[in-house]
Amino acid sequence: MSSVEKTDKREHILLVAEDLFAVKGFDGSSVRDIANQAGVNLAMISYYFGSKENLLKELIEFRFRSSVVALEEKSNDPGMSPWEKIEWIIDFYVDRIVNNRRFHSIMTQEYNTARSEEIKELITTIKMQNLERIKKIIAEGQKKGVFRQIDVEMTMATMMGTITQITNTKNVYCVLLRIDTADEEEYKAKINKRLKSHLRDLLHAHLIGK
Amino acid sequence: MSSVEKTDKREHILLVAEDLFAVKGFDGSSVRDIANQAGVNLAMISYYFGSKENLLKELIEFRFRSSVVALEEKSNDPGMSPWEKIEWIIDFYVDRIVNNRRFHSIMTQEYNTARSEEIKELITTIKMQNLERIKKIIAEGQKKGVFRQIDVEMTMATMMGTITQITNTKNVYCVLLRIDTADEEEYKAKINKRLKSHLRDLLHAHLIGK
DNA sequence: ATCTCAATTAAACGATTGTTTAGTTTAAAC
DNA sequence: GTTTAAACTAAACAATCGTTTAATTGAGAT
Repeated sequence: MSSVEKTDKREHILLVAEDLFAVKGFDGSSVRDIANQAGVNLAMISYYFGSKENLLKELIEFRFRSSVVALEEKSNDPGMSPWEKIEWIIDFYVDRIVNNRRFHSIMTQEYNTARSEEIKELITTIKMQNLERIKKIIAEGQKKGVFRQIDVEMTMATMMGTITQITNTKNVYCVLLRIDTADEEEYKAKINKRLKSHLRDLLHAHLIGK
Repeated sequence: MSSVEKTDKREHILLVAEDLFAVKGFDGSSVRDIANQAGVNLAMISYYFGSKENLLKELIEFRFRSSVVALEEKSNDPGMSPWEKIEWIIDFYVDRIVNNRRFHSIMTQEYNTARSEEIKELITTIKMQNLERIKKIIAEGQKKGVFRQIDVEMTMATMMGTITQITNTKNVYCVLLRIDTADEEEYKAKINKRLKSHLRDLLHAHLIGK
């Protein structure tokens, strides 16, 4: 078997595990579940990942790998105004979280769970890095006098929290917004547009006023 | 043993289970864990609650019992302006969620998990009831012309999501806000005040403008 | 003193958990 | 064709899971 197919198989297992973890939780998903769903032998998961817990760790690293770089890059772009950067961040996070809602559901599910300290620190570090970048952008806008003197940390919680709230309680908001629960694509498209529009309105009123 | 002590014992088990579920998740907490921590015999949990899952259901009902009534009452109060009602709701939810962060952590952890449909519907129903009340209040303010024509459903997601975000990622915001992680009371007090102040500012700018 | 029944216990139940073992297949290298 | 190492498998491992059983305790009613 070629090395391309090998990594594809690893990735395939990761994606199957991601779906299962999101639906049944980490402890609720057995290694046998994952193996059956992925169509591989039970022992292959220990063979590839060493342990179930390490599989989760690799999944987190796999999903977060690209995101930090993109945010870092934009935050230092001198050609954008602070508000333009905020708009970009809104779009970036809404796209990311809505398109990977199952993964982000795992993150919120497992973050509070006292599993390994290693995983907990991994998530905390990534979150902290991203929040520090956003903090810098808002502070920059405040220094330039275009942003009001609002509570920066709480404002970041509002941005992330609003997106998480919508995606993590899909059922509630599907009923409330009269969206068909079964049609995932329709849900994503509608929620994506509406979240971006709302967050732009909300944060503009909060940061700049009118 | 008197009936008073009996209900106390039931409640004691519920509170111990709540702590464990919040820290280790539902599937991560064994019935033996709960029994040991509560200082009761293993079999007593099946004896009192029938099953582990039913224990979770009773815990949810136990915690939600009082909340719906209070919200219902306030939303029909003719002596308060729409904005005063919003301020009351902010205080109500911040107090409730911050003071019961472990329980609300369980709710977000277990809501997406495909456990029993019964529990899922129980949570959805309660959330829907509460959101409908808030929706009515905002709609009332819009009708009176004191609130802007904002996206009501998204605004509710912002209110709930901001609080949930802060309390569910305690570690991140403790580092960010330089609060001692170990001192739960200091954390609660500081977060409570700051959340209320932020949400008032945020929603005032969003709903009313300046 | 005896009966009654809920409360409580230790022990065991079968099922499932994550992981390991020992052996086989596969395919490229020589 | 033989060698070699990775890929893969079926079976078994000990541990833990939620739940049940059967026996015992304890206190109030008769």
